[in-house]
Amino acid sequence: MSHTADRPPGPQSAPTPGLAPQTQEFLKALGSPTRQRIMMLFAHGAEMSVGEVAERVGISQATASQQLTLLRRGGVVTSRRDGKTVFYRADRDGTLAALSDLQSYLATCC
Amino acid sequence: MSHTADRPPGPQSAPTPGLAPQTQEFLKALGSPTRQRIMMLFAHGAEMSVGEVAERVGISQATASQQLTLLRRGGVVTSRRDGKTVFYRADRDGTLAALSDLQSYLATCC
DNA sequence: TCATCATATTGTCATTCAACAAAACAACGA
DNA sequence: TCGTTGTTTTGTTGAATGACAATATGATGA
Repeated sequence: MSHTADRPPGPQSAPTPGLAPQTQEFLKALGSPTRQRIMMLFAHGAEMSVGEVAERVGISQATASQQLTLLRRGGVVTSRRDGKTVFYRADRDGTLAALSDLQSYLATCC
Repeated sequence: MSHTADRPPGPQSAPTPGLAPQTQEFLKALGSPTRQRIMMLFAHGAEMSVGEVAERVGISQATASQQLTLLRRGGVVTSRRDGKTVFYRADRDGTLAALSDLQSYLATCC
């Protein structure tokens, strides 16, 4: 039967009993090798400007700004402005929240 | 140009081991909404065939097979063959290992 | 105000990715 | 053996992503 065509355009909007949307963003943010490399720079609580991140990772300033925005959206880093410079650092609360959510999900399947 | 490069990794080669390659694969595997949805199916220790995953998520059987392969590569699920059918389920060890690695990294920056 | 520095945004292009259909592969039963 | 069933692999295509240069925005100091 070729009645397969009736695909509901709107997904049944699963109640998502699993991961919170914020956690999904977190995973997506860390799913990129470049962003993983950026994240490594913030170990030991280091605080860094956009330009410094760009230089250390070896990407353009514009790209660094973009990727840092994605990381911030995922709750991985926070930013602080001091004059013309914007400093980024690891977001302790956001990260731990995502980790916690991830763990609680894993508790239901492992 | 025989020189190592104009890429000084930093005078202080960070003793930070960073994330294990396996953990990076883990994050990449979970960085996709579709794969996140697939993973939700395996809550409560459920075991499912490729065809059943395809049907529940609403993707073709071939796509399901591909995505499940990526999830397995990331240590998120394991597979078991029973006759013609291949059953997938959450990989407890792989997942906990990645989680542990992630946590230990986060301990260095948060 | 203007000039300058640091960051953010815009526009564009090359690469990657997710999805499908079709074909190949694997395991069983008749 | 052959045919059937379930899974994997192989192209292929449209969409998303990552990167850059160029430009715009914001902040400070002369």
